[in-house]
Amino acid sequence: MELIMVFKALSNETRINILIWLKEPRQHFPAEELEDYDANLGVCVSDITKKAGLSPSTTSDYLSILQKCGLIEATRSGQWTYYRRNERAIDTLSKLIQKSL
Amino acid sequence: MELIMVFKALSNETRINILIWLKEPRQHFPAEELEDYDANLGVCVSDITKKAGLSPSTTSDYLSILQKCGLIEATRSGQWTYYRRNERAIDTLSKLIQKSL
DNA sequence: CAAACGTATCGATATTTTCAGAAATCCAGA
DNA sequence: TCTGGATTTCTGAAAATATCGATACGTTTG
Repeated sequence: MELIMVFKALSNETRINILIWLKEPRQHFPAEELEDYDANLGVCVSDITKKAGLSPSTTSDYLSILQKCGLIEATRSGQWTYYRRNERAIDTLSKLIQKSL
Repeated sequence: MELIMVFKALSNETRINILIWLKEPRQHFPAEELEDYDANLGVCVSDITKKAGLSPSTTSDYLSILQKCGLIEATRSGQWTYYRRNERAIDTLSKLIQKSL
């Protein structure tokens, strides 16, 4: 886990929010707004894009940044890409900060 | 505590290192390298500058960034400025990450 | 197969960050 | 008070980041 990369990823309000939204998808993405959702796979890019109010390209970038540093995971299913939190990594991060910072 | 500001501050290797060095000053700044040290006040800028291998201006900038987001505190004594960790703030941060992230 | 759709990537530009050197400030000592 | 050392602030160039629109790619569907 590249601590610097993680901190850079978290240095942006929207990216932090994405992480928080994905913690409780049903809570942050009302059912009528959820174009597509799978409790196991996560939330698809277009729903996150709508919620974030950014362009699809920016949102996709952000998701990829969060994914590259391990905080979220992706599953492609047909034309959809679902993103979900990587709880294990987030926990590791939390412990790492607590221990070595 | 502005989480974004804190993450920005921590998005830099040297700044993270400064925080770690200040955790155990005696360990990271060998006595013969410590130009000036006070266990209560912390380590002075010139010692941190030497250790970081950066210019005094950059080091001063970095310290001020860490200070503005509350991670370290400063005490001016004569011509020296001593910096030390703000353990309370660091602990708050750690808990905040654990809880809300 | 062609059009439509979800997503990713690319290219461009505006903004921010990095880091140094110069200049300014502040304090101590001759 | 003059000189020098410690630190900060200012200025600026280079690098990195933010963010968009256009484009490309794979998938679904008519």
